Amino acid sequence: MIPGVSHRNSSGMSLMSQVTLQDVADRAGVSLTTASRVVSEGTRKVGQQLIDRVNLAVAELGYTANLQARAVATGQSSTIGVVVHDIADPYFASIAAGLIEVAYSRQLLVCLSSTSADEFREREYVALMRAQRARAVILIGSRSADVPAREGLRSEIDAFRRSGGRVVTVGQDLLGVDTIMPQNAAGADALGRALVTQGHRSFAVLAGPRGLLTARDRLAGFRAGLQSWSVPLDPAAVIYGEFTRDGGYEAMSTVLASGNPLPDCVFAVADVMAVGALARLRAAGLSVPADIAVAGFDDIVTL
Amino acid sequence: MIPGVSHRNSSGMSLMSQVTLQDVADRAGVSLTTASRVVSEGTRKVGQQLIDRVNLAVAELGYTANLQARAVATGQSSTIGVVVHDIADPYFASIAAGLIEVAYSRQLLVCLSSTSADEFREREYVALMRAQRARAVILIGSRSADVPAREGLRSEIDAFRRSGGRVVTVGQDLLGVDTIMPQNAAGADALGRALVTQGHRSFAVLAGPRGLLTARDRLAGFRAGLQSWSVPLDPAAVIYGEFTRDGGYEAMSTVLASGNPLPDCVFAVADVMAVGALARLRAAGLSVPADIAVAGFDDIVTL
DNA sequence: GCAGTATTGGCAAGCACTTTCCCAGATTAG
DNA sequence: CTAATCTGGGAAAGTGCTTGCCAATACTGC
Repeated sequence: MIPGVSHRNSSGMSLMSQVTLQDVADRAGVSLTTASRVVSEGTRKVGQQLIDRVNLAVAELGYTANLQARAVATGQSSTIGVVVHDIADPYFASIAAGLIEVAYSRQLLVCLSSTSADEFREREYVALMRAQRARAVILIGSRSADVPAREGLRSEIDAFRRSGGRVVTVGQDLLGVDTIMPQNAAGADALGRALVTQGHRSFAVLAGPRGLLTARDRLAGFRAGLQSWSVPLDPAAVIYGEFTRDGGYEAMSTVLASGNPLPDCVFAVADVMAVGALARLRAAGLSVPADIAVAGFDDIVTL
Repeated sequence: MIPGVSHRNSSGMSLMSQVTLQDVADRAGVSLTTASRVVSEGTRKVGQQLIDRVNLAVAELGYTANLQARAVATGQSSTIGVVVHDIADPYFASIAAGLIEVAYSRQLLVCLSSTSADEFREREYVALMRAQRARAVILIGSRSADVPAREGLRSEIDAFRRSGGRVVTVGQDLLGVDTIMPQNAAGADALGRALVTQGHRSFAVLAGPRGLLTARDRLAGFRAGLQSWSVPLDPAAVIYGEFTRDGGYEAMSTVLASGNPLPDCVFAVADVMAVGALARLRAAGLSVPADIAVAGFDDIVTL
């Protein structure tokens, strides 16, 4: 594309070399200062003639500012860290998509991590973001009931904030930061009531991991919802499992294998689990909703 | 957590301040050089006593190395850029999940972009990665038939490589870089044959966007597959649309609204489109596969 | 006891930028 | 016609880190 990438090495074509602002300044015959003022578009004015000269040199040399160096000099980076439990889960993927879109419109760089809900790994990532001097970190996903692990994360978050970063979480407000809290209990309660209203009387719940607070809240809310219509929920009909499609598949298998009569309706505490359950039912030759109803929680777009 | 975050400002608790390596060195009573050697774990040896002193200071001060500064000093960053068409699409999301996992195991930082298959935006992002001095960029997703737009991207990629970055693409080999090429034509061909073998004779194809090469290849392959069994594919039964769930939904609507007799089988050139088609069929009260068969392409896990 | 060789600490010069401060010249006001 | 005010350019001092080089000390073998 652009000729004359560098005047430093003339040997061969593929020797890498970064064009620096000094190169641009030299070529334009201006000082480094002036070149910097032109490319970084600050408040300081530069004569039109020099502006043109610098821009020409930039184009000729194919110069691109080194953002890292700029970040060091200014003490301001423009990356934000996003950590989700599992980016392959459509729930997280769609949140990430939204974040990336917003970040794009604000000229921010998104660094993504997928941690399998491992609080230790989340902690590591926050530390990494601190090392990167990221502007902000967004932690998405339920906290677990594991208090010690959480404390490690929390102290890292504190350190991050103390060094000037902002932190937001989506899930539970357990880390002392601004938090978006989905209405897990209330939503599941409403869903429980609605299902009873629709005529369902016997239920199974695919409940997710025991320690996951989001799953726990949804289960509790659902139970309360049934309670309000005096519909019982047999503890044996609550199957714990992973908060994933495969977890839903497994849990549904357990329900089918239990030998108990099939419930009217299965409530999966996450849509991805519901998807797994649907797959399992289809494999068992059962039809939904004719033979059995399935309800999920979240709002992923699939069927 | 750690006491004494900074000794520079003593006013208030929340005034941000970065602890620098110099602070650590001062506190440990060693030179900046020695402190650097301890924290950056290079080859140079440092006496055990000083190592301990430095590590203590690091802990006391809550120091974390500034990766940006390190990157400037060494000329080596550890970020890699990943650009996908749509992170909310399970196909891309699962690839991204794999990449993130690998990156984690190699201590690399993944910066993700979701570009809606906009080649201009892809170009912008590659430029951004060049500015970040990223180690590598991975472009995932089909190229389009829009040659001019591609040239812009290509020249940016060239610039990126010339400055020492590596580039890999998944899709078509049109940018002159290492490329992972899915067997679109061959796979669709095989699928077409198999569907005929299963007894299907009349088909509709939800073909994706006209300009998208992946979609185009799959359509061509599918057509060839049918051809090999001398089964015709009515051009009117090829419906173009977006390469998304909604695009599949729309295209399926078009098929249903055409007034023509329903085909035995619908082939969607992407699984996400097949999912949309399934939703549309369900909305129409048709049952799959009893009333009509649906085939997709990719390998996303859903039903 | 001594030349010869590791070892280990630190100075200072980078890395690619930004930004403060100063100064020369041009413009304006009085 | 002089003083006050802009204006635009550049030297130099940061920003936080790494590293080449040198000197001082500690070991080895003879």
